[in-house]
Amino acid sequence: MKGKDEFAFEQPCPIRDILDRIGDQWSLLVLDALDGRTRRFNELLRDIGDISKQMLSKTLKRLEQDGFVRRTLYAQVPLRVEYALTDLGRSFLGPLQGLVCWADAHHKAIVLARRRYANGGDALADAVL
Amino acid sequence: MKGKDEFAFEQPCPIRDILDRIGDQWSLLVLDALDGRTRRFNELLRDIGDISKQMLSKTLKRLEQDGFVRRTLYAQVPLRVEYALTDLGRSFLGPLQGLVCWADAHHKAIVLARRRYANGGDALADAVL
DNA sequence: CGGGATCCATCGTGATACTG
DNA sequence: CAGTATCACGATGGATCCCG
Repeated sequence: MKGKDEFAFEQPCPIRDILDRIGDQWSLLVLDALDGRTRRFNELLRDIGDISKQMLSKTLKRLEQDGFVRRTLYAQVPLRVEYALTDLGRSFLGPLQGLVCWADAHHKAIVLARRRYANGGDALADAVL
Repeated sequence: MKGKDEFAFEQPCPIRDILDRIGDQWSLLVLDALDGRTRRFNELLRDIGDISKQMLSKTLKRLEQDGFVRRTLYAQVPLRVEYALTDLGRSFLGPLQGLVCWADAHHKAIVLARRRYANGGDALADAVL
């Protein structure tokens, strides 16, 4: 009843799963960084820039668990690991793109709404009295 | 208020803004509950079920700030407040739908990937040596 | 190089009580 | 009815050290 759904039998809404993945700070950045090319751990670290090793590690592991990313280990010295999108991961980029487009198209409206609100948006919010 | 309640405008990439909204536990549920109809505070509370008053309040305020939801106050007794989607809010439901469809279509694949991973997906993950 | 383990600060969220 | 204030706790994420 707290936070996560405990109904282990049948997921009432699959969307919750997805939301958990895209909701976190980093999954989308990682997915994007892997779009079209294979990357190593430290490459991702540098590509994304402000992610910590721990979070990158956790995020990658979760994405791998869910089948979005494939991890390939080369047992050489020094160690070498490569990450790449799976078909599932790639297919996810599609609907995601819709969201990105929407964000681009309406970002100004949102910023405006915030400014209006900050300046006492009451002039708009009440009215009915 | 600890000074942390300031408005965080100016996100580098617009998608971040959106992600913050859909990332949290409740915004989408509220948006969905408001889809097509106007609702009062306590109605939303009951509709959604497992949300607390505090979180509903915060979520609504944030959605209002961002221009997704319009709050209308009727100064009668007892107090009466109605919430409704704005055009911006409604338009957001579109791209979201794409995500929901994807989730429905691929949820089984994800569950399968998790099970495989749990059973030692290593047999699949390494291979290259 | 690619992480895991640990410590710690902050945030999100629920519960409860209180206000108008 | 429609919130807000306060407290408490667990999850989240950064920093650092450590190991194969």
